Amino acid sequence: MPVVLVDCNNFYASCERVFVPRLRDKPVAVLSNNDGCIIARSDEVKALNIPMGAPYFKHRETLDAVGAHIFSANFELYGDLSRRVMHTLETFCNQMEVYSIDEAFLHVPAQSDLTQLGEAIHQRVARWTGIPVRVGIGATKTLAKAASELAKKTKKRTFVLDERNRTALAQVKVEDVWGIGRRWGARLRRNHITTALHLCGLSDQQARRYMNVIGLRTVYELRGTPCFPLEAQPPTRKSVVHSRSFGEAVSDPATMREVLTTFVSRAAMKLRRDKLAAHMLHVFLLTGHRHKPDARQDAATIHLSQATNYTPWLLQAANAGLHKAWRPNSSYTKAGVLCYGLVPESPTQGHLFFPTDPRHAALMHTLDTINRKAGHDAVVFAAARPQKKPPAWATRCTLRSPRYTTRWEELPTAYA
DNA sequence: TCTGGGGTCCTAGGACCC
DNA sequence: TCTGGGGTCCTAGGACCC
Repeated sequence: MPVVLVDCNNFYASCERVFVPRLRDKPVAVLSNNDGCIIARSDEVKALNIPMGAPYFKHRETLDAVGAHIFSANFELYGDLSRRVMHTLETFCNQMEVYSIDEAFLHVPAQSDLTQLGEAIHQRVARWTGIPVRVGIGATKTLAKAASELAKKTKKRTFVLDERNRTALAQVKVEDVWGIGRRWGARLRRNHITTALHLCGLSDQQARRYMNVIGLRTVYELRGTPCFPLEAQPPTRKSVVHSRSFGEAVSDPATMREVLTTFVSRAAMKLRRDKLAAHMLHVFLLTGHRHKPDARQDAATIHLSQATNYTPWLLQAANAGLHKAWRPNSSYTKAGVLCYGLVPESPTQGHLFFPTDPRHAALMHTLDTINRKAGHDAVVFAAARPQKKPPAWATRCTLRSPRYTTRWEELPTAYA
């Protein structure tokens, strides 16, 4: 059964274009949180040789010079459009794995004209959502990924990779193979393995020597032997993280407590959404900048006596963690909370000394319902209430477009 | 001056147990 | 002087993905 990979082109940039059609052939770039890095580029921006993940400040002049349209990340919009794309894709298959916000693997029945199928997918998604997609088809996930890469290279909307054109793998650079990153790519390159076709020809021993078992599985997949099954059910997650870089450094514990209250509230909401409870909460505080040598991490892990997703208990743990991790005279630029040791929220093992109160779950349910309808900050814990609004530590995102599809007050306006 | 956020898996080494 | 073998669990670090 062939594997079909559907990949949205320049997804975030394409989302911005859906509601501002005049940007269709203009350079568009989307920035990461805090407006730090460039995380999505339209073809026009790619043509300027601005790499993915490049710091914005280094390329600002180049972008300004061509009149590029720059956006702060608007994940609420991207998430909603992604959902619409995925619903459209469901109409083509019985089994689908939503692999990321902009990609899905589909299992389709064997059929004579796969190119035509790719074209049909492209057209329906474009018509129903306004998002352009690319389709790669192969015998395994890794081959479907390679096919998608070849589609990009040959400027086709669909690329079918099979026995007959297997040698096209010579056009795929080794570090562009799914599962081969920069490090392994460089290592393979030093040993004269520069394309996907070379990788295919490695012996198992060689593959194992240059990489690890995951690398070996990648080689098998390139040969046409499936090792990575389609995961229609998302596996239960093992951790939930909420972290942010600050717009302005935080150097007093009271403000950090306000920060962590917000972060824990978000993480707890994610836990409840997935019906999970955490046994452990890890608090981490970072000083300096990632790319500077003096960066330091202060952290603490709190073990909870009972797995929970009840925000007040997690807040208690976070405060204890803050107390342990905080080092005086520090100036923190980023912080986060990590919940792990996750178990299903019910049935939770009862605790002899802290019996659960059924009203807790009801309270959290009410809180989540309100915040889902009215926005994350509609109801917050008092400790999260900032002195100033927005607080100085808030993430910078001055260029964010309206959340057209998820907020009533931000609906697009049409003029006749 | 300014460099994101959220995940997974593998491996090696240390602690600990019998 | 001579000091085993097998197992588990945890952690940190490194690799990868989008």
